[in-house]
Amino acid sequence: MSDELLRALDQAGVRLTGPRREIAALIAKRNGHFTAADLIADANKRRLGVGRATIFRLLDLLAEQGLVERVDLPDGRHAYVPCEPSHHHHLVCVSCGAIAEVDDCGIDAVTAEASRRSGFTIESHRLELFGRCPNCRAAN
Amino acid sequence: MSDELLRALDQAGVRLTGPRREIAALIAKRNGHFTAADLIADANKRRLGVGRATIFRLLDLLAEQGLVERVDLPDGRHAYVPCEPSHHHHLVCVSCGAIAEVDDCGIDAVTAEASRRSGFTIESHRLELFGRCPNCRAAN
DNA sequence: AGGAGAGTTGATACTGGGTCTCATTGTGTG
DNA sequence: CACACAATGAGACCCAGTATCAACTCTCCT
Repeated sequence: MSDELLRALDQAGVRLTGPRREIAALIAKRNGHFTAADLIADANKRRLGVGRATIFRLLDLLAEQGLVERVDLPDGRHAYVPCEPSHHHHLVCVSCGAIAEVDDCGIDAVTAEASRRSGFTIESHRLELFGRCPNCRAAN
Repeated sequence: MSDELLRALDQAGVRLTGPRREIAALIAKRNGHFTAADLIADANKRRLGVGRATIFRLLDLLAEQGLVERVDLPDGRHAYVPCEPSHHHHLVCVSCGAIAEVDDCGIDAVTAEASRRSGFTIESHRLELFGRCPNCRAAN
């Protein structure tokens, strides 16, 4: 569960402190995307004494390590998604928040074509897909 | 210049007020992307008496009409890009902020493939490309 | 042209996400 | 085991964006 996050943090050379273990557990317990506010609410509910700043700091750390990724929801809010640290994209269910990871499937051809047409050198891209997961579709 | 924006607003049935004309002129004078804060700073500099709220309201209106689009910069900030009201994507120069528009060039194949693999129904997507424009590349 | 009334405006207060600071605490290393 | 330094939490703070509301102004109708 959260062991994976902690192991990765350990390897990155950061200290495995109590608050970090607790927050990692909260993240592991969630499925799908979550916002910083969600984590803060979780932490308050359980009366862990962790401060807001600590949560934001850990999210930054995890994002740096690629263990978590920021996504911009269609409504403009920011959310985080736990994920593997390789390059890929996310498919977000707009109904329940479930996440699927999609590795590169043809996107390179698109960026190459865009580069050819525009003359720009493309350094990075962001692709987010929004839709409905099979469960939500079945549930209408 | 700003005539185009104003004409489109007129057709959308909104009133062509003084503040709106002034803000439209500010937008037309910019090239590339800009943030709401940029416009507010411009307005202050010229001592136009327009309020922050009015600027945000006009940006909302323009976004509704598809005359402007919100993009999320790699650093997480929000910016706006003036553009044609058809579906397309943006290529943003990370150095000077220049914008190129790219219409669909194969992205549908990518979404279809992602849908097939994940079982999700895809309703919308967001693709943003970041790189360097020919000028900035030439200037090293 | 004139007036009525809905649409628009700006000042201001407010919200919510996120950052900064700093004194205190806890961790990993030697 | 002690020490140096990373990490913490409380709170102040900052910024983008929103809500409110009385005052104003554009447009339409006559």
